[in-house]
Formats: sequence, structure tokens, C-alpha cells
Amino acid sequence: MLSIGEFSKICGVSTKTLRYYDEIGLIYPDEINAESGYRYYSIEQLKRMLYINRLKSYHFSLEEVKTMLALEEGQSEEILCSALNQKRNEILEKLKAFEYVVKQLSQDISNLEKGVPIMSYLDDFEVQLVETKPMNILYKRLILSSDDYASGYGRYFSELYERIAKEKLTLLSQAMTIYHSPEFNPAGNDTEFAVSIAESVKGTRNLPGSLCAKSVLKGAYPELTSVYANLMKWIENEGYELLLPPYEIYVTDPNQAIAPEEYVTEVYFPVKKK
Amino acid sequence: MLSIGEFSKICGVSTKTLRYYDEIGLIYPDEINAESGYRYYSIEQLKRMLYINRLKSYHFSLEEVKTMLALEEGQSEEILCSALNQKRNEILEKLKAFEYVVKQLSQDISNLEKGVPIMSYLDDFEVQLVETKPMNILYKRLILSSDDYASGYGRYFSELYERIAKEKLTLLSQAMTIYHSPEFNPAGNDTEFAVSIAESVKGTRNLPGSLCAKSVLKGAYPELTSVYANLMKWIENEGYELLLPPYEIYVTDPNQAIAPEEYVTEVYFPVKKK
DNA sequence: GTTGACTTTATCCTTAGGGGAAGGTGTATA
DNA sequence: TATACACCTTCCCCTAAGGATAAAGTCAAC
Repeated sequence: MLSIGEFSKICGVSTKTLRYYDEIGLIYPDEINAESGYRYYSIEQLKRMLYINRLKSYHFSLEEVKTMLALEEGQSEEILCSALNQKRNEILEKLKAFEYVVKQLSQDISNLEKGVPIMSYLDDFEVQLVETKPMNILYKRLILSSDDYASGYGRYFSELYERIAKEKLTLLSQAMTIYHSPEFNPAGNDTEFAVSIAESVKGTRNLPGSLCAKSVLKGAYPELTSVYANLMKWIENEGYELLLPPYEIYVTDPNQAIAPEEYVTEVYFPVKKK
Repeated sequence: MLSIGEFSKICGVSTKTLRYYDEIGLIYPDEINAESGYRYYSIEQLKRMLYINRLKSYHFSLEEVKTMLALEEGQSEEILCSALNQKRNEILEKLKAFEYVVKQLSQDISNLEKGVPIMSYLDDFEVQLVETKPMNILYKRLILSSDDYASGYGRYFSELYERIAKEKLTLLSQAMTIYHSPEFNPAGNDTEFAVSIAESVKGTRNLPGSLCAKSVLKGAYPELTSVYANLMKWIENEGYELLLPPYEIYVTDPNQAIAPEEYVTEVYFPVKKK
């Protein structure tokens, strides 16, 4: 039997951690002295502890580790395998995200070395005042968290396009999104996916035409907040005020094979003179 | 002036977050109504908020963001630049770590698909019983956290080698590390870097020869804990007990250009029969 | 018998906010 | 003008995975 300190040293895990794992039921000591309360671990438990360490190194949460440990050996290799595969995909996603961050960072650094302030790109957006025509839009409106936006985009526009195809409707515009939420909420925002069509059928509504402040973004979607901020600034400076929820028109289709840096998106802020 | 909700929507930041940032002093509302306590943000603050968002996306902590915001514009671009560079290096490190995880995960998955249990590699380590000769070692002993181990390795062995070169001492062994800590502590472990030399000079000591259980690892250093666990199991099964702190001998030099998977490390557990 | 190393439980702290309650405000509408 | 309702305030508790520290009890060696 090994004391907690010995077990700790062999596994490369702190005693604190071992007590915590005992508490949350990941690995119990083989024996606890009834008088002193001292924890004693057996040699056989090393394997379990190393397995926990390995799963942890794969970025499973302790909760996930716990359920994976509960799987009987031998019978449920498939469940385990799919869990590992899923985690691998998650990590590959994170890898991609990190690569994007490195790219952005490198760009900012080279700008800074040239003496260009990091946020100066904000001043480069052009804003135009345009008059939009009313549109008849086929829409799908729901609460969607920003995390689910990418998958939601694909899914809900597919629904709309499918309906257009099935009912032989006449598509008149690119995809657009209208943002109804009065504030940003990470848990979910009131979002309307829409396309303009010719026919007035069920599930369509009128999107009124109006005076709009408009900017065009060429770049990845995370940049959109900058465009929003810039439009707001322009509106304020020019003495307008926001009249209706802002919306975006996706000129490029992100489902096509285009680099995110090449995406083109128009942003509209319906306004009126104050 | 914008209410907290409006400001929230434009920046893509929750009102909760804005109140939190107010609390920790990252960005204060431009104005707070004295009667109602309502926060009002100005258009000019959008830039600061977007800057915060950008730094956050680069994985700076809010504490770091705060100090970076405190830098006066214009004069301290260099500090900013070096902070960005450092963060970029950190992220590149994480990228490498993630790539390693993906490799490991993929290997486990393919093993599992072949029906090989994940932890079965534990049974493949061979353990030998050897008698070591006493050595005269030049050592450097200190408390070192496991995070700093990689850099410490380079640094402290360099010191030892430098001294050997300067004082024309006679090197007799590869680099080795002796682990004195009675338990694992993430904050720091009592670690002794050493090499065997011929001369008895100041800063040397005797490493007694003894009976040792020995395993050889071919693979990256994180695998070492598995070797430790396996050696302990063997010792217990064969009726031995640990006599002195375990140590490792680095047969390959990780400073040379060798893939981590090719590292060869000998692990010694000085033991005696119970 | 004593010392010193080891272990116990208990409580508070960390990051970056999220959730919800209880209550006060602002404004559009009947 | 009354009211409904959307919006805002502070306050308190919660997260994951332990780390830090304290006060007290235990083990083993000399």
C-alpha cells in the first residue's frame, strides 16, 4: 500500500488533486485507515490514475473522464472510440482557431512595426447612405447563440432554400440576417434568417424599405462587430438615429470554398434623421 | 450616448460583461446617471471596447489587457509589440502541444480499433534488476516546477557542463536527474541535476551504488510517469522496496535535433529486498 | 519520549463572467 | 394620467480544477 504522498510522486499528481478526485469520486483510495483517516492506495490503482492522466491530457473534463471510467472494459470500446474521435475533432477545431489567431497577431505585429496603430483599420470603413426598396422576405426567426451561429447559418438557410425549391418560389436576393435582440447575449440572440422572394406565401413578411447607412465588409465574420461600431459612430456623427434592427446581406456564400478573408458582407442600419 | 444594452449589442459583449469590466476598471461608462445609476457609454468608447475584444481574442487575460490599455498611445509601441510577440510565441507553443495531443489521440484511436486497450502499453515495459556502481557526481539541486523543467533542463546542465569545461574536469556519464521530493507538487519539486565526473571537487557528492530496478523508455518525457508506475508495480510484486530517490539518465540529448518519440531515457529505482 | 515529516479537514481564492431575484426606471400606449 | 412592459440596478450564488494556508492529528525514526 502506498501513502498519498508516494502515490502522488509516482503518478505525477499532487496530493491535493488526489484528495479532490477522492471527493468527486474519480478514484477512491483502496483503503482508508478508520482511526487516522489516512488514505492508502494500491499498486493496481496506478493504472487507473495513469488512465485519468491520459484522458486529462486529451482535454477531457473530469466529468467526461468519470463517465469514461464508468464504461465497462471490453464491451463498450465503440463508445470510447467515438468519444476519442469527437475530442480529436474538437482539438482540430481549436487548432484551426489558434492558427487564425496567430495569423491575425502576426498581421497586427507587422502593422505596428510599420507604425500603424492596431485599431486604425476602424477608420478605413466607408459608409454610404442608401435608400432600400421594400422586400418580401421568407424568414425563419429564432433565438440562436453566437456559438451556434455557424452551424445555424447552414441549417436554417438550407431550410429556406429547400422550401423555395419545393414550392417553386422565385428567389430575389442573397441570404440575409436581421438582428432583433436589443442587447448582446451569449446564451442566445433573437435572429432572423431571411431571403427575398417574389411570392407572398405563408412565412413571408414585408421588410420595409428605408433610408440606410451601409458598409461593406471584406473579411471574416468576427470583423463584423467593427463594422457595426463604425456604422454607429457614423450615424451619431451625422445626426441620424437607428430606426429598425440592423441586417446583413451575405454577398459571398460561406458554404462555397472561399477563404474567410474574402467573404463580402453588406451591413445595413435603417436610420432616420434626428 | 448609448444605454448599456445598445452598447452591448454593437460590441457583441453582454451587459453582464460590461458591468464586470466596469467593476474591474477595464472600461468605465462615460456617464452614470446619478439618480438612476444607469450606465451610458459614448460612441468614442466603442474603439476601446473593440480593442479589448481583439486583445481577448489573442488570449490575453483581462489583467494583461488592463495593463496594455494603460500604455499611452504613441510612446510605448515597443512594449505593446513585445507583448504581442510574446503572446504569439505562447500560442505557437500551444499549437505544438495540440498537435502532439492529436497525434497521441490518433494513435490511441487506431489501437482501439485494432482491439488493443489504451493502457495496455503499460504491460510492455521491461524491468531489469541491475547493480549500479557508486558515482562521483557534480550536482545542482533546487526546487523546480514541472512547467519549468524543460527550460531548467537546458539551463542547469549547461551550468554543469560549463564548469566541467572551465575547470577541465573529466566527464564520465550522461546527464541525469534525481528526484528527491517525497510527493509531487505542481508548484515545485526538489530536483537534482547531475553528471558523473572523475574529480572530487566542491559541488560533487557520492551517489552510492546499489541494487536498482531499471527500465528504459523510448519516447517523450510525459511517458515517464508510466515507467515510474510500472517500476513500482514490479518492485511491489517482486518483494522489493524503494531505498533511495529514483533517478533518470538521459541517453539521448534533447537539445540535439531528435524527435521526442526517439528520446531514450533510463530510469533507476534503488531498491532492496524486503 | 521527542522531533520532524507526513496527513487530515476546513476555509478561502483563482478566471471571466452567467443566472436569477428583488426592486427601481423610462417610455409608449390606452 | 395610469399602466404595462421593457430595460436597468445591485446582490448573491455558481462555475472547473484544484492551490494556499491554517490548525490539528499521526507515523516512524532516533
